[in-house]
Amino acid sequence: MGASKTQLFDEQQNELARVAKVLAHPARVAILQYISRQDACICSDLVGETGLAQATISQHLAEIKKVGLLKGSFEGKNLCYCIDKERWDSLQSLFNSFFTRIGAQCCTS
Amino acid sequence: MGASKTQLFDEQQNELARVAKVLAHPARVAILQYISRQDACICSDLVGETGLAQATISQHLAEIKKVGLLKGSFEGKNLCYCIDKERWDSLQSLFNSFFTRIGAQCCTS
DNA sequence: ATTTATTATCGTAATATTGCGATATATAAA
DNA sequence: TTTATATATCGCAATATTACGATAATAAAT
Repeated sequence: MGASKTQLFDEQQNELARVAKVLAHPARVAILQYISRQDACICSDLVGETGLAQATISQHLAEIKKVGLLKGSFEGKNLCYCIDKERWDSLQSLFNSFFTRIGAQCCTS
Repeated sequence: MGASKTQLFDEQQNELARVAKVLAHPARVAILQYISRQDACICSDLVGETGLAQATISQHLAEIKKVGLLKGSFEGKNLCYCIDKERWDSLQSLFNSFFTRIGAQCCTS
């Protein structure tokens, strides 16, 4: 075995897990923070910023893109990414209501 | 290679990633939801609930425990877990301020 | 002490992730 | 069109995760 049995769980559970997975690597957390500070990003900046190789950064960016969190466009020679604010906000809600719902029910002792 | 280079990132980034990793599997999301509904849980219930083997459930519980989200105690024959509310709330804040901070800065276009 | 019921750990196979060098692709400038 | 620069993809090795059967450990009841 070794593959997650996603079919055992409902779509909400899988969606939350899918997004959490993107945040489950410190490089991706750092990348998102950096992009938000710059309101755009250049991959080569991230190489200097993080100390990871260019290929690695590119892969992490692809993971973030997969869940719809990035919008990108070329500006001159550079690819400028920015965070998709609508998607970001909707994921914040998703996490927040997950946390809130469980927090409200769980034992107080 | 293959090991995450956690030393390149700060403690906040690593902590967020560590917690996100726990939420990054639908089984663990489902387990947390179930425990909160029951205000306690029995491992064998989770086997029926999820369709995963007992050993697998036990491993997932261990992952959740590792980040301090579970308090457990024996009640009669059964191990009753419940969610550590203090820890839960602090993680909710962690995620919420992460989302909020980035959301506030990121491009509005 | 033995039995019964429940959870934890061990060992292992399958799969996924991580990281990087090499290379391909794409854009702008010369 | 060639060159320079930036990003994406490929291929591979190392490591981590996932899942489960088998077995050990734990606790209550007999």
